[in-house]
Amino acid sequence: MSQAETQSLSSPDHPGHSQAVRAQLRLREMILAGELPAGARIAELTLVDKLGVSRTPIRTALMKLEQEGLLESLANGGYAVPTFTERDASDAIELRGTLEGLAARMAAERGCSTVVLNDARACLDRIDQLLAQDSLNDEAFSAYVAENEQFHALLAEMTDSEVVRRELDRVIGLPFASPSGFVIAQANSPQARDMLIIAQDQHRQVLSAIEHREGGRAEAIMREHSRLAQRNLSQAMRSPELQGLSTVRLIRRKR
Amino acid sequence: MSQAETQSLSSPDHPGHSQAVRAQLRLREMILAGELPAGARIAELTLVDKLGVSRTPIRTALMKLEQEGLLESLANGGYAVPTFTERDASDAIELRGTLEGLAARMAAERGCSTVVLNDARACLDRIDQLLAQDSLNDEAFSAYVAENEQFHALLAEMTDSEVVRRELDRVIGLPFASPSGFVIAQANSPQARDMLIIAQDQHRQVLSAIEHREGGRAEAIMREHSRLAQRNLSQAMRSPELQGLSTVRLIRRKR
DNA sequence: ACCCGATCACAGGTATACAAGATTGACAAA
DNA sequence: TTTGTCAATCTTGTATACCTGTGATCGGGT
Repeated sequence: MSQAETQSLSSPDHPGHSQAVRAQLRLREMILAGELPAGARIAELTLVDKLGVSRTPIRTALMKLEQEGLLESLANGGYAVPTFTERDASDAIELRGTLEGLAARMAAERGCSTVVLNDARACLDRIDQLLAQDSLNDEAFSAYVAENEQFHALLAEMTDSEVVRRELDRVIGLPFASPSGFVIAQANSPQARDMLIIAQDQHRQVLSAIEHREGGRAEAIMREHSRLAQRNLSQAMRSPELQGLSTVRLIRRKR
Repeated sequence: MSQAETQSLSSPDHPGHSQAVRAQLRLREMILAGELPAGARIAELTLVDKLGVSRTPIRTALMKLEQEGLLESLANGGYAVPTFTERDASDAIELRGTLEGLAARMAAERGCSTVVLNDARACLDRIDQLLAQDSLNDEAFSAYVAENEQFHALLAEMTDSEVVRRELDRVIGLPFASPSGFVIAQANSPQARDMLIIAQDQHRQVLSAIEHREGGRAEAIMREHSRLAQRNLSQAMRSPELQGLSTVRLIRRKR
C-alpha cells in the first residue's frame, strides 16, 4: 500500500485528523470498549494490523494515551492496559474535586471575566430547563450530561491560571474522574432527578460564591460536589445491570 | 555513521539510558541553561545536529518534555520553549501546596505505613542536625536542599493513592513548583537559617498531624508551607544578583 | 511602486528497514 | 525428570527515506 493511498483512503474514522490522532482516538475507544485484554502487553505490530497505520503514529498515540493514564508503560518497554480498583476511581474523583475547588477559589479571589460568568449562568439556565420536567427521558438525560460537562469546563476557564487549567483538564481526562462519569448510574432510578437537582443547586451556589468573592465557600462547595460523583461510582459498582458500562468495566477488584 | 557506532560511541552523557532518555535529559539541561531561544520554534533537524541522534528519539524526548511543561507545542506542529510569568510560577507553587495538602490529609485520614513514617522522621532528624549550626555553609545548604526534597518525596509516598502520587510527582516536576526551587534565594541572606527553621517546624507539625490522624490540620499546614516557597520566589525575582539563576531566567515579564 | 501568484525550500508526518535486547521453547546433559 | 544452555523469534529502539503541507521569496503584472 502506497503512502498516498494510506493518506487518502484511510479509514473514515475521525476524518480531518492526522494518522496519529486518529490512532489515538481509535485506541481509546478500543480500550474503553474492552477490546484489549487488561494487563497483557500490547504489541505495536498487532496494532499495525488492527489500525492500518504504521508504527510511528501508533507509538505517538501510545505515548499520548500513557500520559492520559489509559495505558501504563512496562519495565522493558511496551504498554499494557492498566487495571483500576474502585479506590483508584474514587481517588481520581477526589483529586478532581480538590482541583476544581482550587480553581473555584482562585476564580473567586482574583475575579474572572464577566463573559465567562454569563456563559456559566446561561449554561445553568439550560440545565434548569431540562430539570423542569418531572422525569427525564434519555434524550434529556444525555443533554444534561453535555451541559454538566460544559459547566465544569467553564469552571476551569474561570481560572486565569494557565497552570491550574492545564492540570485540571488533565485530571478531568482521567478515565473515571469526568464530572459525568457515573451519573448514568442514576439514569433509570426514581431518585435520578433528585440527585441532579442537588447537583444543580451546588452549581448555582458555587457560581454565587465566585461572584461574591467568597473563595473559601466556593472551594468547599466544589469539594462536596465531587462527593456526588463518589456516590454515583459506589452505586454503579454495586448495581449488576451497570457492570457493562464501559467505564465500569475497566475497574477490577484487585490490582 | 553506522548505528553500531552511534550506539557505542554516543555522547557519554547519562550512560546506561536509551537514546531517547539521554536526549530528554540533555534537552532539559539545554532549556534550563537557556541555550535554546525562548519563544522561537525548535526545529527537529537542528537538534539532530546538536545531540547527534536521529529524529525518532528526539521526537520522543520532545513529547515527554511537553508533557513535563518545559516545552509547548505549536499550532502547526513543532515545539517552542515557553515563556513563564511570575504568576505562572506562583500558581505552580500554589498547585503543589494544594496537592501536597491533599496527600497529607489522605495520609492522615487513611493512615500510612510505619516504615515511611520512620523514614520521614529520620529525614527530619537529619535536617535538624544540619540546622543546629549557627550559619550554614554552601555544603550544608545543598545538603538541606537534598533532604528537603527527600521529605517532600516521602510525603507523596505516604498517600496510598497511586493516582494522587502520580499527579503530585508531575506537579513537582513543573519548572518552578519544586519544593526547593527558590530556597537558594535565601542562601546568603542573614535570615536564611531562620526561614529554614520555620519550614522545618512545619515539617514536624505536618508529620505530627498525620500521625494523630488530624487530616484537616495536615492539609492546612502543607498549604501554608507552600507559602514559604512563594515568598522565596518573590524575593528571588526582586534581587538582581539572582537573575542568573537557571530557574529564574525562564521567567519573563510578558506572556 | 505595490500587490498577487507561483515556485522552491524546509519542517513535520509517515512508513519502513535494520539493530539490539528479551523471552520462550526445545534439546541435551546430569 | 529436571535443569541449564542455546537458538529462534518476537518486540521494541533507532535511523532514514519519502511525502505533504506551509511559508517565504522572487518575479511578473497592474
